[in-house]
Amino acid sequence: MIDIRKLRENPQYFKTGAQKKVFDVDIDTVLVLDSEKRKIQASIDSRKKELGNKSTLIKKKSGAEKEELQEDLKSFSRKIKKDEKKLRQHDKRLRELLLAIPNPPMDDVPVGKDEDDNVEIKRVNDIPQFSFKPKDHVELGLLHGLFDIERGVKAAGTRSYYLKGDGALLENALIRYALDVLLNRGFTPFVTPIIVKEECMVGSGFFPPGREDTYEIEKDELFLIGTSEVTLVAFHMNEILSENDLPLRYAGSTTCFRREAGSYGKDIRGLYRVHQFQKVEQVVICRADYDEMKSLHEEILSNAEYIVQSLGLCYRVVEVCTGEMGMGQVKKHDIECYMPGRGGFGETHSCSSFDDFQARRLRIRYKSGSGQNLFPFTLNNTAVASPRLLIPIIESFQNEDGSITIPDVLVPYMNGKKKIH
RNA sequence: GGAGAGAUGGCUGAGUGGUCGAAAGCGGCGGUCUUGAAAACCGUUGUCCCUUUUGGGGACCGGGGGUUCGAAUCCCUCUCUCUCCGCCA
Repeated sequence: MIDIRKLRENPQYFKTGAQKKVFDVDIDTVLVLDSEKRKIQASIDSRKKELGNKSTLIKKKSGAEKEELQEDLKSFSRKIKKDEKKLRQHDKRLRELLLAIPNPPMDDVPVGKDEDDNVEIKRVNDIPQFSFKPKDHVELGLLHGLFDIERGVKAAGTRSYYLKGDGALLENALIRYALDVLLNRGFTPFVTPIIVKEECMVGSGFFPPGREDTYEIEKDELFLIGTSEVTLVAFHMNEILSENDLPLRYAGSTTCFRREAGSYGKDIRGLYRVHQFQKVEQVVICRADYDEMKSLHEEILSNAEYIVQSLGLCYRVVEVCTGEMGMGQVKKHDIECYMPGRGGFGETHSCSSFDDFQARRLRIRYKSGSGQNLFPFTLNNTAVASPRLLIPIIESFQNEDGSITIPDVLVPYMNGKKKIH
């Protein structure tokens, strides 16, 4: 949620921000509703004071005088009640509109409309070269029985799969490895709910725009999370934290669900785009300070880079342009790993800063040194997402005989196994 | 799924129509004492909104609706939590 006071002061800033992010919102209507609301509020406030004062007088009066006053106050009170109802409706509508206004991106974010406008800022390790014709992960998976897509589709429909054998082990190895890396870097590990109330989805900024891409359990009015970012941020919903506890570094390990509603026919081959996957996510809650946010953004980005680098993968970091950012993000970098089967880079990690957008929606605050309650800033980044990260690993480390070399850092998590034959 | 109890400030918990934004205790913060700390004692301590801001006003006792001049307190309704029973990894 954006700060309505900032919107009043500088509506143009928010209009430009929405344009840059390619969001269609009616900010002028919000401004009109807001000023009307304050007018109604002021009028109610002063009348309530009057009503309160006169009401206490009644006790002291008696007889005809008392009855007359009561009669007067009756209609006076009715009118206030009526206006209060009006105010509530007004407020509800204002809030709905406000929830749909995107957080303007930071000034230095490249302006663009789609991923072609993202800016590559870094490339690490060479693109793997093969002296033979490399297979893609689907062929390799079939060869070694790492997963079964056909039967996944039989059981659960399109974009579904089973991992099995070394494939299932490899996913677990990756998860455990990522968790250990984050543990060493001061993160608290979490396994969170994956079924949540609407509040959490709205609060973390996925709703309203992401409704279509979310599985809903209609009977219970609950939703399946697409990332543990939702539950880790909502962990402190409606709380007032202590400044001394910040920054909070959380690592969530959960299954994630995405309907992929807007991507029919896109990335249909293999395990790149699936409805259900396993992810270790980093979430940070820090003081309301842009310098601190910036350095933590770099920190969680470098945590993810460390993981892909230590796996020996070729990757690049791109700065995501305004048109590709979500509603709440002010800054975003993606890590894309090279996937030989696609002959190109594919997104495996997404690192975002929100300033106070999520905290406002979730009413998370912290008591600052000066005794003021402030909205903290939030950030998040992937640590590993499987099976997507399995793709570059399987494809990059294949050998001519079809075997797959397991990255050194994962060997201990594979019970010492070094190669998949 | 069946039966019952409850929802009050950071926490525990009192409060059944006006003097209640709300007792008390705990916790937090400040101070006295101490080499330091603890204990003890003293003081202080909710959130949010509006505003012509050294100030003024209003809202909030789970949500919504109602009764009343006046509601934390009475009525209706919804949600949630707890206890017991049933089912169950």
